[in-house]
Amino acid sequence: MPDPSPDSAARRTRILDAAVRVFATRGHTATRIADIAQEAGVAYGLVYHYFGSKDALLDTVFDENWATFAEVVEGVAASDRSARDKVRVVLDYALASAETYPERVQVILLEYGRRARLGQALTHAHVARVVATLRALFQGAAARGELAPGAVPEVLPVVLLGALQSVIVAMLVDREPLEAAAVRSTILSLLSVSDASPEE
Amino acid sequence: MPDPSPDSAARRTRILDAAVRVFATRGHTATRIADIAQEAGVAYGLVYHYFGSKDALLDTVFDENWATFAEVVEGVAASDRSARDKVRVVLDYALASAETYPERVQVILLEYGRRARLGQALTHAHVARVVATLRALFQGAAARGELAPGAVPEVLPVVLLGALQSVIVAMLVDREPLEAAAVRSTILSLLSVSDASPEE
Amino acid sequence: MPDPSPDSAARRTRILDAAVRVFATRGHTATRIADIAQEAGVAYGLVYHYFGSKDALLDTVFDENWATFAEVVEGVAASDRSARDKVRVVLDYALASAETYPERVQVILLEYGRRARLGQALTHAHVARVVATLRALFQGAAARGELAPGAVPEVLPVVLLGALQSVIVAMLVDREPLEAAAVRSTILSLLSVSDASPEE
Amino acid sequence: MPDPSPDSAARRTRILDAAVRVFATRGHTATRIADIAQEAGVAYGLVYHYFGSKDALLDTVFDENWATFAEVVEGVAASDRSARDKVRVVLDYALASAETYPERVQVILLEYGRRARLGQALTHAHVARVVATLRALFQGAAARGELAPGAVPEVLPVVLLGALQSVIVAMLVDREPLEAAAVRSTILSLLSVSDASPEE
DNA sequence: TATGAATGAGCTTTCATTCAT
DNA sequence: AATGAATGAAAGCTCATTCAT
Repeated sequence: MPDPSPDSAARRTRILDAAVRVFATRGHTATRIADIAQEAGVAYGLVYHYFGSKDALLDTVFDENWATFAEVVEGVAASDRSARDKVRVVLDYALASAETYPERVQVILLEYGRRARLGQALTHAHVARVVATLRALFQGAAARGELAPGAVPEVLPVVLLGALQSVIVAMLVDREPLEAAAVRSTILSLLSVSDASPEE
Repeated sequence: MPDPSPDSAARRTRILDAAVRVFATRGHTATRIADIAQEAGVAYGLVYHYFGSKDALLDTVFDENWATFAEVVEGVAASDRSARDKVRVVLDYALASAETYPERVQVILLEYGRRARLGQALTHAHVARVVATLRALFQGAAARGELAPGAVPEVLPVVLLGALQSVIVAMLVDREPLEAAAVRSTILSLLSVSDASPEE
Repeated sequence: MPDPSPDSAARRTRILDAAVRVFATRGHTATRIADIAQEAGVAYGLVYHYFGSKDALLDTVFDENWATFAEVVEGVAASDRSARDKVRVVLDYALASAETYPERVQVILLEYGRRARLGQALTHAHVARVVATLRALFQGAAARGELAPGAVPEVLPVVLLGALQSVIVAMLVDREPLEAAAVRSTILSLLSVSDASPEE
Repeated sequence: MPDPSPDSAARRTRILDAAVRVFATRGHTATRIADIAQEAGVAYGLVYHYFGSKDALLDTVFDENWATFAEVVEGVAASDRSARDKVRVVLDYALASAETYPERVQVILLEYGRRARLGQALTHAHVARVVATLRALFQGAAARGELAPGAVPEVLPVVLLGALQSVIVAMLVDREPLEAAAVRSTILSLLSVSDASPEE
C-alpha cells in the first residue's frame, strides 16, 4: 500500500477543520454528518472513510486539541519561571487561542462539558495530563507560600479550568464583553499577591 | 374550568421530579419522554398534557431551580453581612444543595452548559439576575477594597459560576474527591485576604 | 393499561399478513420495512411499535407458522394411524397449505433456508419439534419393519423436510409443473411398499 | 492486448477461491467485496477488474461449480451402469465433494436456495441440465420397473436435489450428525429395493 | 493491470409529537 | 384529565460501484 499521499492527508484535515466549525456552531447533537461533509466539500461517505463514526470524529477533534494544550501546559510547567508566571503564560495561551481559533477552543471546551456530564472529562487522558500538571504546579507554589491564603492546590486545577471555560464561553458564545486582561488578572488573583508583577 | 385539584398539582410535581432524575442521569439528548413518563409512573401523553414539549419541560426545571437560586443570592446580597460573608453563604448554599439534591443541581449546571453553547445561558432571566446581583456585590466589595488585588468585579461572577460548575460537576459526576471546605476556601481566596475570618 | 383492543390486535395481524406477502415476494434482504408498512396501509413507525425490528418481525412469522406446523405434526403423530398414513396426512397438510397459503408456506420454507445458512434451522425450537416428532415416528416404523429397506429413521426427517421444501418451492416459485399426487406418492415411497394403500 | 499471463489467471483464481470461502461463511448478503479482496490478498478494485460486480462474481462461482456437477452427472448417466448404481455414484460424488470441499458445496447449495426464492434455480442452465439428466435417468428406470412403487420419475430429480441440499446443509452447517452411508442408503431407497446391492 | 480513495443512494431505527377515545 | 397507539421526519451508517492515477 502506498504511503498516505499529501492529498489524502489534506482531505483528512479539511474534514477535521470542517468538523470543528460545524461542531462549534451547532454542538454535538445538532451536528449532522451531512453538514460536515458539505462544509468540507467532500462526499458524505468520505467522512466515514476517514473517521469511522460521528463520535470518533469528535473524539479526534477533542484528542488532538487537548493534546496540544497538554503539551503547552507541560512545557510551561517545565520551564524556568515562577509559578505565577507559569499560570500567566498558560492563561495567555488559552485566551490567545480563544481569540485566534475561537471555534477550535469552543469545541474542546463545550465537548469538555458534554463529557463531564458523562463523567469522562477529567478521566480523559490529555485532560488528566493538564490537571495533573497544574496540580503539581500549584502544590509546588503552595510549598513556597505563593498561593493566596485559603487556596487549596488540589482544587485549583478544576477551579481554573472551570473559570476558563466559563469565561471563554461567555466571551465567544454569549458575547459577554469581558476583557482578556481583566480575565487574566482576576484568575491570577488566586495566586498570592506578594509577587505583584506589573499586570500591564 | 375548576381550579387545579391537589391531584393535578401532585401529578405535575411527580413528572417534574422524575424529569430531574432522568435528565440528570442521561442528559438532555439521551432523555426520552418515555423514560420520564415511566419514571413518574404516568401515561406517556400526560407529560405533553402538562408541559407541551420536551424542551418546555426542561425549561421548567431550569427556570424553577435557577429562580430559587436567584432568590437566595438576592436575599443574601440584601442582608447585612460583609461581602466575604455573603459570598461564603452563597457558596455554602450551592455546595449544600449539591449534596442534598445532587440531581437537581446537576441538571441546572449541565443544562447551563448546554445553553451556554447556544449563547442562551447568561441571557436567561434568572441566570442574569444571579450574575447582576453578584456583579453589584463584587463592585461594592471592590469599592471598599475587599477584593484580592487584580480581581475585576465584572469578571468575578462568570469566574465564580464557572468554578462552581466545574467543581460540583467534578464532585458529582466525575467523582473527583474534592472536599467542600477546600472548595469553599479556594474560591473565597478570590476575595481579599485582609479579612481573614476563621474558615470554620 | 387497557387490554389490547380488538383494533390493536387487528392492526398487528394486518402488519403480519402484509409482512408475509412482502417477504414471500421479495425475500428477507430485499424487503424494506417501508414496503411492509405500505402493504399494510399503516405508518412506518407502527411496524416498529409492534415488532421492534425487521428481524423480530420475520422471526414472528417464522415462529408462528412453524409452531402451527409442529402442532399438526405432533397431533398426527399422536393419532391412531399407521406410520404410512401419518406421513401421508402430514404431506397432505403441507401440500394443501402450500396451495391455500402459498405465501405463508413460501416464507417459512425460504426463511428455513436462510436460517440453515446460519446453522439455526434445525435448532429452532419448533423446527426441532417437527424433526424430533418425525424421527420418533420413523423409528417406530423402522421397528415394525415399515420403512423401505435402506431407509434410516434418523436421516428421514431431514430428507423429508428437504424434499418437501424443494418440491414446494419448485411448484410455488419456479412454477415447475409437479402434481401434488405425484409428489405425495414419490415421497411416500420412502416408506415400505408392503402397506400399499390405494394411492389414488 | 497480450494473452493473459499466468499471473493474471492465478489472480483470478485466488479471488474466486476467496469468494467461495467468504460466501460460504457469511452468505451472499453479508459478504462484502472488501472481505473477499482481503481474503484473497488483493486490492479492492481488482475484484471489480476481474468480475465486474458482486453478483457476477457469485454467478461465476455458481456457474462453474454447477457446470462441474452437471458434467459429472451427465458422464455418469452416459456410463454403462444400472440406474441404481448411477444414482449411487452421483450421491457418492456429491457427499464426497461435501466432505472435501465443504465451502464450495455449501455455496452452491445455499445459493441454489437463494435462487429458488427468485424462481431462478431450476431455470439456471447447468441446474436444468442436472435436472433433465436425472429426469431421463429416472424415466428409464421407471420404464424398466426399477423405481420404488409410487415414485414418479418427473418428481424425483427435485426430491433428490432437495434431500441432498437439506442433508448436506444439515451436516455442514447445522452440524447434525448424519452419517454419509446412512444418507446414501436412505436416498437410494427411493429406487426399487429389488436390486438390493451390498451397500459397501 | 492494479490500486484504494471517493461517491452517494439506500436502509434501519429512533423518538418527539399528535390525536382519537 | 388521562391514555397510549399512531405518525413520519430525520439521521447515522453501510457498501456496491466508480474512477483518477
